[in-house]
Amino acid sequence: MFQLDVRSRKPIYEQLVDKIKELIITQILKPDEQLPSIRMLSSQLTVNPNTIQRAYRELENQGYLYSIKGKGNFVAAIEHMPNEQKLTELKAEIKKLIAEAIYLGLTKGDLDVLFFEVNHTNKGDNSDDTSSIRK
Amino acid sequence: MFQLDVRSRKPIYEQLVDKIKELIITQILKPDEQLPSIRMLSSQLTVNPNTIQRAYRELENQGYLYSIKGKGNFVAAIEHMPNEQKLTELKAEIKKLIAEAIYLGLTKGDLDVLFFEVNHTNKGDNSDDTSSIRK
Amino acid sequence: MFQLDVRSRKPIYEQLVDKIKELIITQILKPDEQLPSIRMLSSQLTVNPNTIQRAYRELENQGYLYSIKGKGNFVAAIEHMPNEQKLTELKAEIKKLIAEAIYLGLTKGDLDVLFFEVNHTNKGDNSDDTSSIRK
Amino acid sequence: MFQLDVRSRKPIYEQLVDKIKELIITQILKPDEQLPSIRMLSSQLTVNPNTIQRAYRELENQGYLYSIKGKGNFVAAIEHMPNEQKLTELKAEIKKLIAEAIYLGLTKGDLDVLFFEVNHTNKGDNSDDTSSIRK
DNA sequence: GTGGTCTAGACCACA
DNA sequence: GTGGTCTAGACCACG
Repeated sequence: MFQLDVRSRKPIYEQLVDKIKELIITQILKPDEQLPSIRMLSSQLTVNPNTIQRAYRELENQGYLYSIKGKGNFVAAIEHMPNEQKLTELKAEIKKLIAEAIYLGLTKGDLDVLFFEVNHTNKGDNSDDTSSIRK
Repeated sequence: MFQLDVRSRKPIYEQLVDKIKELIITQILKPDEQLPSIRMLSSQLTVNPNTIQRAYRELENQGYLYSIKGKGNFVAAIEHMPNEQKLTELKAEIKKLIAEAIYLGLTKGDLDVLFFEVNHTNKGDNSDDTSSIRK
Repeated sequence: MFQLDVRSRKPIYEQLVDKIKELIITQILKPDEQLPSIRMLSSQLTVNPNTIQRAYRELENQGYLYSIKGKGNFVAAIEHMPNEQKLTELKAEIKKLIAEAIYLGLTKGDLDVLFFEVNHTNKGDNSDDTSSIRK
Repeated sequence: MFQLDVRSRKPIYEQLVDKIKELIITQILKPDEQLPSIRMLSSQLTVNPNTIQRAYRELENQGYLYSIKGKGNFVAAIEHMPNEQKLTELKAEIKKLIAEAIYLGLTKGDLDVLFFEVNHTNKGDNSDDTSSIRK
């Protein structure tokens, strides 16, 4: 299900957070859908249960999941997310990265392409059209 | 010269890397210009010299600086940078962040504004055409 | 009858305890009144019977209910409650929370409003003088 | 320094969170003051370092602390706290508890006393007057 | 020295 | 069965 790089500088739990966040953002995981149990993922990925739990807890703190003792972890609806401040941070980060990319030679055309791809990969809130570029 | 936030989760050396990178990108620091010595920065910022050195080393690894033993650290020219791979990474990262921002409610209009700001900021400083720095 | 929030961190049995306690406190459930049977509540709320039982047991331990084998669960009269110690605990807890709220910026005015609301809500329902229920 | 009850239903890390929060609220711990290191507390309380860290991390998430790798954990200034939503929750909780206390026999006089104590224990932001009831 | 991550494995609470 | 807590102990990153 996931590809983890244990030798990476990025902690395993963070890699997990990113992967799962991506699945939620691209709506591959729908709101209220159940995630694999900690123990299942743990054995599938041969990663300690505590590490999986750490990732799930982090996603819960960020508002992407909710957890029910005895039942499992579930995808949170977007409404339950504290997104104002987060958005401001994200915009600043994006601007920084684009500035760096331009310095390294990103052309206006490249940016347009990138911009176009994003619009068509992630098409609003409730698309029947899941013709996404990502598999 | 710099504003460091000791409270931030981001390590100090990383904050330094980001700040210096920003000065280079916005061309406040020009190619082949000399950076302040480790000792000077260290005492100015009241930061451990090791930490400054760590930041300089990191920037050198990323191709933003080159160092000459006994003389100091200098801004690298863009031509000397390994930017193909870096650019690919950056584009992927930017796309990921924009996708996340859209999920959190960023509108098309917001994106246009952000896009405009980036173009405007970078054009103003150094060139009237960023579309052909490379290839 | 009840609204349970499955997404809450709070276990379902605890949510049940709180709701029922509230009904007793606001005297919507009167002393010696019978509560719905475990099976009924269970099927109405689509909650595991064990969970309902757990809540009833908890309320019995706290003195809010008494149960008669083969007949059901009933609201306990206030006289039968061990409230001295409980009151002391509650007062300590309330003081702690108010102190925290003040630290987070609660003003004296806010407190007065809150104070007023409590008095008003409780007076309206059952008595014109709450100052002498006990001792 | 702290009194922990390992047999309590309340997890150790939560007991720690509560104790430390209290020290911060009563301003016994001042902003930017350093907390005991994880390992020191760990050995003093004969509690596993991970458990202490869990408590510190929780306090950081709630905005009461900030942590610097390699340096330690520090008390956060109040300005850095997300207190709007928190305050609303606290007020609701306080009202609930007062209602319960009144049901159990809390008199108006008791409430006045309690109210008075709080005001004089926690006297605004910057008191020279530390004549607090709490030791 | 500090905090951060991860593992192996135990035991408890909830549904 | 699920998640939550805790321990013992190892190793890494930071300053």
